[in-house]
Amino acid sequence: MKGAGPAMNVTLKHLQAFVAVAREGSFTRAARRLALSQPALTIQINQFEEELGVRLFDRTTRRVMLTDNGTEFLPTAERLLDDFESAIADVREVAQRRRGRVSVATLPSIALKAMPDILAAFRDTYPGISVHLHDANASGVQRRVSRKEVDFGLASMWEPDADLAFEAVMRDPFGLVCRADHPLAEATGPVRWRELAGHTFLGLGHDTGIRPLVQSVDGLPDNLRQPEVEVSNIATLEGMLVAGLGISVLPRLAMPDHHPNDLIFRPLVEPELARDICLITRQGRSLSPAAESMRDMVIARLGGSGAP
DNA sequence: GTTATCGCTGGGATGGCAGT
DNA sequence: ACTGCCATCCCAGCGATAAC
Repeated sequence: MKGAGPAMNVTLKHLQAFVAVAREGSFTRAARRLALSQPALTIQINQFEEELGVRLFDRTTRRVMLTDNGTEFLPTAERLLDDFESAIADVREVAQRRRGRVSVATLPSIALKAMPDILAAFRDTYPGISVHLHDANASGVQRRVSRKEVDFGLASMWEPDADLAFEAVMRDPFGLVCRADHPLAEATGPVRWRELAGHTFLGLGHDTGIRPLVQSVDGLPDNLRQPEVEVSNIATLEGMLVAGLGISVLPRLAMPDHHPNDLIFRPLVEPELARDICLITRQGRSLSPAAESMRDMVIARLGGSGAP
């Protein structure tokens, strides 16, 4: 590729050489500044001039002066170098977690119960990284991860997906939830599924991740298998529970806790049931440094707290 | 990329010269 | 004898080139 025509490309070194000579007004001083021998610098400038087809410096043995073309080009060359250097600095800052952005989709229950502490700790450690939190139900979380709307999700598995990786980070046990004056609230501690038979059951709809798990329990009483009342979101369910319309079954994290005196939670046994809260990422795709930091913090804070 | 070396030149040092 | 001017000499330091 040598010879006539575009034989050699302009490189960053050519730009650096040009700007250094222009600033120093001397090949020798510029070469010292670039940690280069003077002849090497002369060659860089010659190559550059040849490549551009323009003489950049008028040099005598005593003086180096920018030509009109060189004077005109200098500000552009300086800006190019500045842009290059600041782009490199930006990448380094992101890599060092001093700047960045991470977005996470979680179940509302996790957003409410676990994320405030995690976010506070994260902001302390990585003040330059902004965090965007989206809450959605289990299928919504999975969809947001698939569509790359978020870096990762935090939810129970809605349905298997080969394009997604699920990493269980905590277990969230199911329990009975009812008003404190309900007969089932007289005892404390674990309660058996079959003890729920015959009570008015308020169930969650099929679009939640909770419903199919409950349906999977062996020997589920009929009133739980076919609920008399079915609602689609937890806020509605909570209102009905507080009103004393019936009982329900929820994971502990989904248990409303701003009515501490109105509602009680008793863990369910025979069998025990829990949902795995998973960290959901796109299969085979690496996380950004910011997202990786958040992932590590989520695992550190959640991992172990709910595990058996 | 380097080192060794080239030829060139600005400017200090020097000295010749004319005017006073 | 002194002063001001200018031509010449010399060399440090310059960028370019050759050789590796």
